[in-house]
Amino acid sequence: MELEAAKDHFVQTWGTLGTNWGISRTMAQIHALLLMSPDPLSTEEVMDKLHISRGNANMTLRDLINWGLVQKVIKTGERKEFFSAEKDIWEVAKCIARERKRRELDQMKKAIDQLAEVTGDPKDKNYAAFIDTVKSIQQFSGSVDTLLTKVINSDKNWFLKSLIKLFT
Amino acid sequence: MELEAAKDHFVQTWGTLGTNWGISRTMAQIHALLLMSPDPLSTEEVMDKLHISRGNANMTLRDLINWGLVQKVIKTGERKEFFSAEKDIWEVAKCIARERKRRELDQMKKAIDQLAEVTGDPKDKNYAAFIDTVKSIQQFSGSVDTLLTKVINSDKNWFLKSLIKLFT
DNA sequence: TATATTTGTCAAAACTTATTGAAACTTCCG
DNA sequence: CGGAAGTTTCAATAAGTTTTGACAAATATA
Repeated sequence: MELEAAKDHFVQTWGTLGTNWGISRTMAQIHALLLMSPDPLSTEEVMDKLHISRGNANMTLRDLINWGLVQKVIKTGERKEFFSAEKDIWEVAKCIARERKRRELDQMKKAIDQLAEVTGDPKDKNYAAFIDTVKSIQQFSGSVDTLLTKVINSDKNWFLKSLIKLFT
Repeated sequence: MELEAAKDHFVQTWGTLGTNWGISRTMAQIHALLLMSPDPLSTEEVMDKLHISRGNANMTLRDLINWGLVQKVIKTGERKEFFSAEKDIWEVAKCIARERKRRELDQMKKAIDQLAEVTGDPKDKNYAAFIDTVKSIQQFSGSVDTLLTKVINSDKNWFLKSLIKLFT
């Protein structure tokens, strides 16, 4: 395959995968495009390359900036804003993990913590079972939270070292 | 809050959270309902409690069985099929992790492996950058794959022990 | 200040995914 | 076999999500 074709393919593929990851197609595509681009791109260039509307490009770029995956770049002499993506995959992964933790785990913990406060007769079998289930979910999500928080705040070397540790 | 109300609340909450987790609302709700129910429930009971159609209940129950989260139970003397959920949260988590790995990571690895095969002039800066990015994604997803595979096939104690190991 | 260029907003349209409901199928039992 | 009880399928529909595009707001230029 030719390089440009391969890049295109990457952008398409990343877009499809994004949907599996709870990330909108456009968001994943723009990210892929910027990831593959040595130089920052303007909103117009993004629109053109992906055939998307200005509104979409604008909103999605903002989202990407909020996630911390993309940065605004000002070129001297140019009035337009340009955008470039974080190129270090480990940093990218951390960003995504952080966002997904927020959406998926933190929300769940909040909900479960509420449920753990339900009071009832401890002799009631039903109640006991309920509390038991809730408590064990709480405990488990606590562990995952601890782990993820650690990963999200660590560097690549720590991760790789830990990986080795776990297999010895 | 009263116990039944709390259970209801749990079912609703789990349903909402499910959508964040790439699991359909109904699927998450049925799972929650069965998780909270001491006895197996029939299709009809599930339909009634969640106000969903027979078709939906049936298909979703099948999905849950395929995921390994729910089991068919035959009661002697009854013709109907009953369903009960895996109650051990660690097993539940492993099931979900397994499915999500398949959807999210395995597909990505397949796509990336293809891209890594693109050939080009190693002196071309663009090409070098492309390969570099692809290779690092490949390496990273390989590590995550190894880790997840290990977790999915381990028991709870291993997980907790490892957790402690990582913080010492 | 007027004009040109770029960026941001939002209601409506397009698209995607989930759910329904009725019909088809299967199984069990007299 | 005939039909009652239960299960599965799937085209139609509803619900939810993403994307568009025209316009408003902001910012620079003359």
